[in-house]
Amino acid sequence: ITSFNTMVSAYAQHGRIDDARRMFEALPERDMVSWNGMLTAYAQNNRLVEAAEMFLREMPKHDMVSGNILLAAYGQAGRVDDAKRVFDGMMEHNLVAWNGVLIAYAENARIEDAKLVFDAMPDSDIVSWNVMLGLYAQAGHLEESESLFGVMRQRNIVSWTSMVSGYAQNRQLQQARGLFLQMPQWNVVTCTAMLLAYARDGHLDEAKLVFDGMPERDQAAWNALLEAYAEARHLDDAKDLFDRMPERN
RNA sequence: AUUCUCAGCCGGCG
Repeated sequence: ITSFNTMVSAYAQHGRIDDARRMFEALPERDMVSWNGMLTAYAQNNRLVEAAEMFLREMPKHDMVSGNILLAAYGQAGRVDDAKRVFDGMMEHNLVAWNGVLIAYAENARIEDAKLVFDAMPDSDIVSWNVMLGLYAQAGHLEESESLFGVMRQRNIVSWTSMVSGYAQNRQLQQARGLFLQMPQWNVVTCTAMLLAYARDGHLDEAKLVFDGMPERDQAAWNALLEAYAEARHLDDAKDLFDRMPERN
């Protein structure tokens, strides 16, 4: 059964829902992992109707993971109120469920509601804090994110990157730079955020330096620099970069 | 890696 479940998720990850479903149908018996795996297959491939249908009508029972899957799916689709309804219908809530509603509000820029949830949560972890921090930063409430960042018990690379990215979005290049240089580690995501901060401010040379110093480069990193060149009409640089891209899209 | 939550670019869909 574990092998079947593995196959269901594997298909789902590649967007092959119908194959996932066939595998699911072929299961001699189904446990919660099978059901939740199939539910995830729908949820993560934007098949909300099927997901809801499965959750409400097909599943013999739900556990906390099932609710969390549907909740997150509604949140990502911008259907915050449906997400909240799922949350309210759950028998019990673990931290993932709480973070799930929090994220649903955050993704849809419902600052007040997010804050209410954040304050009401029985426990919070670094994910909860990062979500609030990121929400404030994206909304341009940098003072709020700075103060959260300042009082957090721990910070991870996501916390740092959210701040850098918030500064970048709000055109605070020097703040972004200062924080970037203080970071304990960098990864490709952090560097792309910083690259973009430079680029948005017209510092293409600095953006290029960040790019060259990156530990590894993924498609997003290449695209970011390419876009920056294109935007600034550095077409020769853009062309050179384009020709050096390992994979084009 | 059998199922759920957080950060970066572009595009698609609504």
